[in-house]
Amino acid sequence: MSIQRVDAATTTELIRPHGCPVMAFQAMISGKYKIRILWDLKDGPRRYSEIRAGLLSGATGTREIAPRVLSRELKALAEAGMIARKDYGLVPPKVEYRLTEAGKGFIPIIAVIRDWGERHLATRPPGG
Amino acid sequence: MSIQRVDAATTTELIRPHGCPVMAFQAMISGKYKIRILWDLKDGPRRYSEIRAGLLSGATGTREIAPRVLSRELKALAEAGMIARKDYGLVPPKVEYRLTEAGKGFIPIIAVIRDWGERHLATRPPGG
DNA sequence: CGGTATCCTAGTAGATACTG
DNA sequence: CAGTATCTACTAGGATACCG
Repeated sequence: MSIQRVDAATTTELIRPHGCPVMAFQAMISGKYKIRILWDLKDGPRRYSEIRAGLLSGATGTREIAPRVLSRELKALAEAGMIARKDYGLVPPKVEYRLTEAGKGFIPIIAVIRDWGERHLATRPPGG
Repeated sequence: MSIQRVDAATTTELIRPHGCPVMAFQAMISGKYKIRILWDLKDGPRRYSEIRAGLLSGATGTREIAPRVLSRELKALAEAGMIARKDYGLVPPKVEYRLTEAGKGFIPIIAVIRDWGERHLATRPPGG
């Protein structure tokens, strides 16, 4: 059949229906930057490059984030209905991402998780 | 150097310190069954095989769960302080897992996530 | 600027066999 | 019973080059 390894990531990675809301949640946040993207957008719309810069500055490590990865996560979040993409149709391009109502409603959930995590999860300061 | 691919999963998979509580949370629940394991344990201690059976019956698909995977997730949850393992030292072996206080405190968080997910996430009934 | 196309590495889950 | 050992398939993430 010569299936040729089409870089599976690019083909499959978006479609994943889940019967359980908790599993759906887990799928929605799966990915290294999704929660941070949502959190960053809580203060208002941001452009692709601004999101990227924000992810670098608050960084987990201070590595580059591959454009491919950011692009994929933004698409998935849009697909999940958490964010909306607005293309201004300009050259050079200008595209903004902002939270949808569902996305805004998720922000308090992140806060709950953060508060609980601070209390119960062993976190180490970067370098500890 | 002949590094030989030592099955990285068996060596690395436990150690992962995170500075951010939300990232720590994400790491803690990462894995296909962790949340469901915690949820299953909310009603009391369970043995390895009982947990396994429970994961099969409520199943996402109705596949087998590899013992290797369950074992790894249980270890990770114990490492994260969410569950405790009790070995009765018998032959044939009897081992029970139960929620720690931190684990018990996580149950309401799951409920919050579930409620939010039901409202805002597109879930499809299995087969839809 | 906002991505896509390719290639690569490492980790995660499954199947199966086997052990104390 | 409660796992470990081994092998394989698939996927997420990173690096880099390039396009409209």
